[in-house]
Amino acid sequence: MDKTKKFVTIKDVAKVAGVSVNTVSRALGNRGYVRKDTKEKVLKVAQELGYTRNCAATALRTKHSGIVGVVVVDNSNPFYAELVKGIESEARKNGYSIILINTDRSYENEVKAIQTLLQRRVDGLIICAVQSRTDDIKELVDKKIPNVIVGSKLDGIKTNYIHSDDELGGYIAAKYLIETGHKNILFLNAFDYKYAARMREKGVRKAIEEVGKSVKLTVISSLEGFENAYEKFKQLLSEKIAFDSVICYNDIYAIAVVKASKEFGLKIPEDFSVIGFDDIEFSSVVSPPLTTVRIDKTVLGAEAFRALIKSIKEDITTELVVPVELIKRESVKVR
Amino acid sequence: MDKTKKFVTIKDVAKVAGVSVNTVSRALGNRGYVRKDTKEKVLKVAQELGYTRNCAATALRTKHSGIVGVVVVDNSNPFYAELVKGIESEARKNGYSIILINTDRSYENEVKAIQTLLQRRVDGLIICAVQSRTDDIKELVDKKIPNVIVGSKLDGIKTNYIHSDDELGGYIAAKYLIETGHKNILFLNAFDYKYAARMREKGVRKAIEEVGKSVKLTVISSLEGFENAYEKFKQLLSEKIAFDSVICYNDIYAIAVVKASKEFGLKIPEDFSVIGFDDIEFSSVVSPPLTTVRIDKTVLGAEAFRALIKSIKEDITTELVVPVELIKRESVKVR
DNA sequence: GTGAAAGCGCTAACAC
DNA sequence: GTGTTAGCGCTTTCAC
Repeated sequence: MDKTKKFVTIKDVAKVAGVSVNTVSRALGNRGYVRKDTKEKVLKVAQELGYTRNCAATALRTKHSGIVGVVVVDNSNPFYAELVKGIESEARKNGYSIILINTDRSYENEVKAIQTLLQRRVDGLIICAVQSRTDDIKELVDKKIPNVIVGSKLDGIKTNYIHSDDELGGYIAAKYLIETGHKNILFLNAFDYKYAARMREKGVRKAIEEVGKSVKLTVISSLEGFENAYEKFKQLLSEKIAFDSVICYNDIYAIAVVKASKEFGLKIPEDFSVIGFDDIEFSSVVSPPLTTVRIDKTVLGAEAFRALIKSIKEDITTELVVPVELIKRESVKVR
Repeated sequence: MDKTKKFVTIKDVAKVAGVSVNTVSRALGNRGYVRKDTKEKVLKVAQELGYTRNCAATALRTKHSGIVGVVVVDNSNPFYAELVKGIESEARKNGYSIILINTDRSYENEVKAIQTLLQRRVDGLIICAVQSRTDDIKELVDKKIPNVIVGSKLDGIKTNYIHSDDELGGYIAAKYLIETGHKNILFLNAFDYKYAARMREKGVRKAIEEVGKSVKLTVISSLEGFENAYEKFKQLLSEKIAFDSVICYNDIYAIAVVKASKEFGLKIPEDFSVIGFDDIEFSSVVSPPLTTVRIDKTVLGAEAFRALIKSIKEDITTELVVPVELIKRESVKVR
């Protein structure tokens, strides 16, 4: 560890360029009045000396870090991976950086993540809330820290929300199954403390209610993750529960269903149909390719960032519902 | 935007606690001499006032930001997604945060990413280099900024490297095919400016040379991404090139091969065998489940972080080769 | 053990 | 148009 001075400062630049630090600051920041040739000289000297701005100092002075905090459950989950990609890309375009923190589905970790991000004085936060508890988000909102919640709406908390049209998604999925002659739908849902789980179920029920008692619905709730969905579905199969189609809370569950079915010698869509949710990249590549309710996760991310910036710069509150789309592939039997 | 003072400072805490800022600083930082009851009082007041440390100020003063920069090609690619997860998790355990930047395979973006990270005065960088050019990394190393390169070794640049045992991986893949009676291997490789591509090919060739002229190898180089691999492999199929097995640079290509084969009515492993590389999560779930050379990406990430910390704190240079393992599933025909 | 004072690198008033 | 000065919030000598 050499303790030699590592970075050139504006003071160094000022000395060499023969001007004051202030002038350097304005020249470098394209701000205030600087004569054209003075500016050019400063820029040239800065370049030659290898000047690299110190954002920590700027942040301290301006109370503006140019960093946004991104809190997700698990960045390796394809849904969040693409979401983060959308956020990062939009942030970068706007001169911001992102600090990424995973919560691993733990509320305690979410609390810590927010705390960390506040200490780092991020300009705002984009959060995919774990939703098992929401006090931390409430507190954040009360503190008036700019934030946007992605993928859910939280009861009694007024803030920026970006999420997909989950109710419509559930509705079009169920409706499609009904239209293609399915009579006995199994809905594999997540924990119902999740907003999306409640809304998707609501949409599914709506579609079924529209056709009266002719279609039966069974809801299995509280699934979480691939392994859990896989095990639970295998159990359902071994219990010989009757259904001719299954709607899954997300594509991960749908892939678990496909895998379990293969092991039971069941064929999709011959033996039953499957619809997923999200349209993660691999949905088109599994066999059979999954019919699914597509969410544009990159757009979701980009919109989340834009909403955050609006909240930071103009104090505008956004609630945006991103449209969904049914992608018809081969996991649904069309009669 | 209210311009009211948002955060409590140590000065505020000092005033209320009736001590000097210095004492507060030491009490909060568990550093220097503070009497036990003074410390308790300070902590209590800080708590009551809702004090949140300002890392920007600390960073400015101590030249230590507690942030590491992570530069990857694309965080939504499953390989990088898991790698980032490993880095983030280990960083968090050690009180660090990560700033994540994607390069989208562009050298210019890599240059910009590094520049941004330096401005933010990260304590170090973890980089998955695009490798098409390496001057930027060279410069970084010359500047003595702590860094670790993941997934490759760069010619003539002495720094910290963490990568998988690519040559061995190529070797065991080819050897397994040979042992199972394959005589005509097709190797779908990436651009050979990539270290891993060169090493994997070297390993493959080594295994084949060991058995003399009895096994034929065809190498198709310069593939990049799913779509490209998919198109190129379809073209190979339509050209009716002869082979009884294919080794893919990564699982993404292997999945592309599986998809293209299905469209040509070809069955894996009956018509030919396929081996992938990486063992991304979906490899076990595609049909047929992929035989692949497993890399523990989370470990790769965690080790990268540890190497970075060693470099920062003790100025120790690490070069770690993470072992690989052949995962035998069903995409290889065992005679 | 605790406090006073200086200063990290930068920007924002305010002179001139 | 440019320079001087103060200070963002914190840590670090150095007295006492």
